[in-house]
Amino acid sequence: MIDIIKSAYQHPLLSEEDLQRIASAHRKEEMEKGHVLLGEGKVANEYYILESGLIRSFVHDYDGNEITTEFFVAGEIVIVPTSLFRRSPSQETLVAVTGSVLLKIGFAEFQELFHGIPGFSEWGRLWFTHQLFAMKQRSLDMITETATNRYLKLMRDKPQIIQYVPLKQIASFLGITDTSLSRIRKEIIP
Amino acid sequence: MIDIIKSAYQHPLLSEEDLQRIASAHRKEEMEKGHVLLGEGKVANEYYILESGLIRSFVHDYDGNEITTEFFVAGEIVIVPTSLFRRSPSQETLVAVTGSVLLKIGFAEFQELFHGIPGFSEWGRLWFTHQLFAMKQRSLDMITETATNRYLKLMRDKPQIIQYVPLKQIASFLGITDTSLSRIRKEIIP
DNA sequence: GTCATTTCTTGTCATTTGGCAAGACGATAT
DNA sequence: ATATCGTCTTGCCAAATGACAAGAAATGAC
Repeated sequence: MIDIIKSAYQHPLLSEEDLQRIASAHRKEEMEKGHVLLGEGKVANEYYILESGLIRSFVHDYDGNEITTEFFVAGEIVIVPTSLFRRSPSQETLVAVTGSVLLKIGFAEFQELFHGIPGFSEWGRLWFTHQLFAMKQRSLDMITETATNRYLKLMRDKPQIIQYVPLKQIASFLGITDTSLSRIRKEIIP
Repeated sequence: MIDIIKSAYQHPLLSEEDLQRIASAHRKEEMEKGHVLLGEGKVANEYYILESGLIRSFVHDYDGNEITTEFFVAGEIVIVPTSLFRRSPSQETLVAVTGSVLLKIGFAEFQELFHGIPGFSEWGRLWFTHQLFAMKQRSLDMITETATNRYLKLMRDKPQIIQYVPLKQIASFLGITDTSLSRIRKEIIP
């Protein structure tokens, strides 16, 4: 478990002791495919490090269709920041696409670490910075890249997804219909 | 100046003294239309609170076209987080659309406040949370909303922009061509 | 194994948007 | 006043994508 912790919380200011303390604030949790980690309208009280498996988050649009907002793969932080940090009801639902193993940490425990370990708050700020960058890049890609390229990028970055996730859910993440995605795949593969 | 500071750094944990200390870390700076606050490839060493005026950020796509990534209006934090916090060259350029007045704070001064004032680091985390939410919303809008609706939203949220910014720059922010935007405006206005 | 359900593909046609180019309009400099 | 430059609009046609529907394939329940 400590290995996963070390790879997730990488920062020069974090000592071995810091990491031990951080690790002991986490609890291992396993769940089967389909389990809902956070339901729409609930307030998040924890976040997770994904040790193995695949997690998906989605929202509903005005017509009630599911729009996939994120795929979380092993090593990533599984979190709905707005709900956790503003203590507000989540618009997003978190659900396990496959059986998964996660390390869970509660909000209170996180707070303690954030204010008690300078390296941890630095890590936190860098994590946010990275997330912001990734989200901005995603917006930019929606503008500058064709649907085909967005699909190719996703395949390159998170190939696991193609294996386990229905086309429709991938399509909504890419901003197209499953029909279009089907045609795009036809163009690409041969 | 203290008023702007107070409205920008709102958090229950921040006392009057804290705000005074924060305020004194800022310096007022005025600049004329067209001034570049941060050039592509430079490392940001500060961020700003926009007191009045309008700032735009943009990147270049693979063809060298400018893509507007953000419009900053009065009261907002003008910043390129990745460059400032990772001390890395900025992909984005910050430029004044109109003459502007800003409150500037350096990276070192920010660091001191961030680690010296608990309420300030809490404020920082909430700011990041809000930014993340806004960026995610933007991605979602690019997927779920029509170009027309995206334009209407922008008009509603930041009407100042329409007045000062060329159509082409607004169009690239919305992910369409200036031609399309021109047609959309034609549909809307009458 | 069989049935039912979901997922994926494919066809047809409509809509949106882009690429390109011409012309109108407006601001500014001389 | 004229010339010039950037901005905005508009027309024409092409490309990408969506909506809808039918059928094939895969998956899961019993």
